[in-house]
Amino acid sequence: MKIATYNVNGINARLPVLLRWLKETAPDVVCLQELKTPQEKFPLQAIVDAGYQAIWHGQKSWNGVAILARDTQPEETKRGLPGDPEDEHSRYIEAKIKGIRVGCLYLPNGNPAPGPKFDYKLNWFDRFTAHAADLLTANEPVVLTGDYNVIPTELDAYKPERWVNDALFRPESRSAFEKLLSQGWTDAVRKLYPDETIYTYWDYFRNGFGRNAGLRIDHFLLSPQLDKKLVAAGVDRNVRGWEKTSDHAPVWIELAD
DNA sequence: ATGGCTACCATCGGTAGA
Repeated sequence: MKIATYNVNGINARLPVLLRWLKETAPDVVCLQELKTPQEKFPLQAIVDAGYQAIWHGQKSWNGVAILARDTQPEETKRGLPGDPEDEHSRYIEAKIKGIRVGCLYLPNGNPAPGPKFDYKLNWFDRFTAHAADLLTANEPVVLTGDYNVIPTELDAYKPERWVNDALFRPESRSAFEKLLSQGWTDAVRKLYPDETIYTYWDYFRNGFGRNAGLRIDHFLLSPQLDKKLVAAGVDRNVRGWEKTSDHAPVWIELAD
């Protein structure tokens, strides 16, 4: 089973790119972030025509997450992150697909830091970590994937010294990620490629992609049951070079059946 | 320290992204 995550940065602006990528790589499950569309403007027909069924949580202008599954309906288990009824952001959706629990997340950016947006990020991270712990106690195969907006280590940024005061790389963000991992999750891409420079995002500014000035911020966290089944992982870098493309590239893993 | 680019919403600039 191939599972992918892709921060599309506007699903309607990006539809040709998304459909081309789906056709060329045919993942079984796709988690999307930054739909940037209200619920009713999700391009469902185009997704269905591409062979996928979908659940999504939209929001006007910002955020928005979706889970697509090829030839099967994702069975929704959660919409919105538990722990704060006041939180209106569409940043988490979860489904069961062929026996696997799939959580799709768009963790807040948090800049500028310090400040209220950074506080929101850390609070959201705490709530997410609590939910992740709950998922682990069920002893099920679980994957938590999406845009974590965290640069885990210096290996994951083209010039780490430039990012020390940024919400993506501040010690609070990195230690929150480490604390999450320490529950027993595996960072799938890093496990298979412990020493390689791997990026999933490149700035639109200053020809970031051309200079390979990137970050690794889109991650796959696997529960122990799935860690054992991990056989491959990668980034579809070429998609970042297409016309009218997102600033993120799709990331994927492959699990043994 | 700033700005560079792209999207959305609603104009022709503001907000957000990372």
